[in-house]
Amino acid sequence: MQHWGFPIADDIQLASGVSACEQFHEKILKKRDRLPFEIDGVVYKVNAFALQEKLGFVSRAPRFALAYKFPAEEKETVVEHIEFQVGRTGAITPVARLKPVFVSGVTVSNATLHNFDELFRKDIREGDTVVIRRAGDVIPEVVKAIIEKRPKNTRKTALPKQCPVCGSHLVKPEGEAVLRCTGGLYCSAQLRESIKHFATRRAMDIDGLGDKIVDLLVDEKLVHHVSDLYRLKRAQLIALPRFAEKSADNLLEAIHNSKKTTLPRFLYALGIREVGESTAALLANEFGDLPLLMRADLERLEKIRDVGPVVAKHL
DNA sequence: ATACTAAGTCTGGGAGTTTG
DNA sequence: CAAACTCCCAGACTTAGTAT
Repeated sequence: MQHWGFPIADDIQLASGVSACEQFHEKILKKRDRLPFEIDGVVYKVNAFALQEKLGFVSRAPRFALAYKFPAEEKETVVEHIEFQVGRTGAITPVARLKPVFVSGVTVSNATLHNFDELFRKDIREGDTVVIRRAGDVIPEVVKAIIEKRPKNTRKTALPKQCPVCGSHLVKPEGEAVLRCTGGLYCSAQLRESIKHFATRRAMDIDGLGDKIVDLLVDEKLVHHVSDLYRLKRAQLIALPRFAEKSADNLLEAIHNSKKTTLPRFLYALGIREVGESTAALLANEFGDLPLLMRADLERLEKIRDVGPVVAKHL
């Protein structure tokens, strides 16, 4: 790239061994404030292209490069509220609503607590003063509660007894960490989230079908299942708030266009538990078309590499 | 039993499009 | 023309499932 005249970073160095890498990391950290641009760490890469190729990629990342970040800026704030969100698979996720604080360039007012094991481990309570940071300089994270600053009469956060959205009972299977709503598509949160997942770019790619539109379609009872998307009428859409001819036509066209998709994307879009992009691709590869896949029995599915008994059963 | 990978969930800011 | 909305980007963390 350099020979071709591209500007490249000055601070690159060939290093051998762990300690040389660590020294480089330290060197750049010292220099950080004097750089004419912002950085959040350094990247170690395997130098030889042949080895890079050999190592290749896994779904989300190259196996020949590793980011080594600088410590994140930490701030204190107050947990005003702990809410429970319901995901598309019914997973109940506790989320801290925070008194907004400015950290690493943005105002943070929400942070996930992941699950109840996590929450109990850290013992985060409403009213607590907490330390937060942006993990990887991106995702807000509650590091810990500051016990000395805990007001009197706070209460340990309690496990919800029923789904906060649909009231169905919740289950937490032995050995699993995630608490789940059993409502299925009866639960409007699960319905909404499954439709949003169906529409995303890497699934059916329905352009313009975002958060708010899905909420609207579900609230107006126009959609009870993803298949209902394909029965929407122009007049129904135009009757909705913030919908005019242009937006109605755009949405209908996007829905229509989504029919022209590929098998792996369709499988992924269905949102079957444990069937993400990789597994969907693998299945499409194995079966070639949908009718063949649908005729497969448990035994056949389990024989496929990387498909175990659990995934087979979900399928 | 351990290693590895995939899945699933989460957040804020800015650009671009459409409505009212 | 402001407000509302989508889309895209940045990526962490934890759990769960399969292979070895």
